[in-house]
Amino acid sequence: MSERQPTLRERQRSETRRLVQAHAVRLFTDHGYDAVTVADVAEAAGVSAMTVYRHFPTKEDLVLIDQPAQLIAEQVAASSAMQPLVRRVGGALIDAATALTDGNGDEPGADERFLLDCLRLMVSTPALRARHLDSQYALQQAIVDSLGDDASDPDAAFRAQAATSACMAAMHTALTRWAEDDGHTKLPDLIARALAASFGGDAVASHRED
Amino acid sequence: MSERQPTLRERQRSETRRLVQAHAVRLFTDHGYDAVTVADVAEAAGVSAMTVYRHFPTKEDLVLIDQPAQLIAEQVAASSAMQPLVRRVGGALIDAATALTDGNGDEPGADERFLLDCLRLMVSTPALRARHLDSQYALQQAIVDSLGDDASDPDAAFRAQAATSACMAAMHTALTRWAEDDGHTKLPDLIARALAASFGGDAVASHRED
DNA sequence: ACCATCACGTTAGTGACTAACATTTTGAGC
DNA sequence: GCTCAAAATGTTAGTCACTAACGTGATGGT
Repeated sequence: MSERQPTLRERQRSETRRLVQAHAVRLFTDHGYDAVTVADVAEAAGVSAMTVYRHFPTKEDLVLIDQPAQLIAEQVAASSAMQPLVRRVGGALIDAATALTDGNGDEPGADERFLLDCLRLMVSTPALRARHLDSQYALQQAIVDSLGDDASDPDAAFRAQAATSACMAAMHTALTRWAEDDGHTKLPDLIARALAASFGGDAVASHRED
Repeated sequence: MSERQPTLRERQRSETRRLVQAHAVRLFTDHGYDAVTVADVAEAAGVSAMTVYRHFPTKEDLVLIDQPAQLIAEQVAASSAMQPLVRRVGGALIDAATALTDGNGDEPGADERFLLDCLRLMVSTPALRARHLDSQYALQQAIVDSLGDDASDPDAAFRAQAATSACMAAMHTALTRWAEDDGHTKLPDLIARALAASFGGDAVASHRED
């Protein structure tokens, strides 16, 4: 509670942002993404349509959540280069999910509940699903870069792309299931199971970091 | 050459469709997807903008190619249920790619060249890439359905989703590489290599259908 | 207290896409 | 060949996402 955003302006700005996003997700969930216009969201939040676009570049960005790309990429870069690719990437994904959904015992908190609402919209709405898949694709590129394999070998780069994309796909399956289960199942466990189903149990079993 | 579309109307319709699409891909490639309006495409093809929308529901559909979902799904359904999931799906993907890029020795034909142009646009343009990833996601659902596992076991369904999505991701990597290589490398080989990099060489090695 | 900056509002515009209606062209029966 | 229903296309008007330009009031450092 010490280093709060100092200036009042920044606090108000992030507050309106949060407000707009909250109203947007609620309206989208209640009436459907396509049936709600940006003007509707603006009116519900008590701002002008232009303000919505100042905070969110597109209507889709009202729902899309920032993937912790930085966190995952660092975890991948820190992993041992001796391990097989899918274990390096898969382990990093599990660790990142653990870090994200950490402090909760069984019931998700308010933040996590909002995240689940967004995820459900992303899975069910075609336009949002497409954008979400593409943002995962961007994250994939970041992970491949952080793998640190020499760029001189195009074949190694291809293998890194293939293995990473497969891991991301498994994680996406876990994410979808997590949203369907309303967050009741632990996300890291779901990811581990998805990875095991894809690459075999031995590829991820010995990951425990005790 | 025997069972041509009988009626003249249908021939003309598919001909204008082909014409519009050809002009669209050419203009998009030359000037960029975002810089070309649907009105531009219509004018280049000598039709009205409304006619473009009659043939293609959205601007993006001018570039997106129909994935042979039916073919792949049938091949998956016909595969032995005894094999591991990734081998069943991966094998079907390789077979489908083989069937698609069949008759060419080294140089791609006109159809394949057009397909490569579309693919390059899909990879480089964010909006098209997103839609393409989502259409692959739809194909994934079709494959999972055709796997024929009992719907009574939700855990088995989850594993099928995870394994299939990972295979699709590997194939997408191969497809991207194929477009980058301008079709010089054989697509089935690329898919096999991507699958091997993800799941290990033994998961796909013994697939040769001599 | 002064003033540059920032958040927000307003307006006008572009472009993707839809709905409704008019027009022409094709195909099938007579 | 003629007629008529259906299909393909054109035209117009409209909605909505999104952008650019400009104005206004509040904020915060000096």
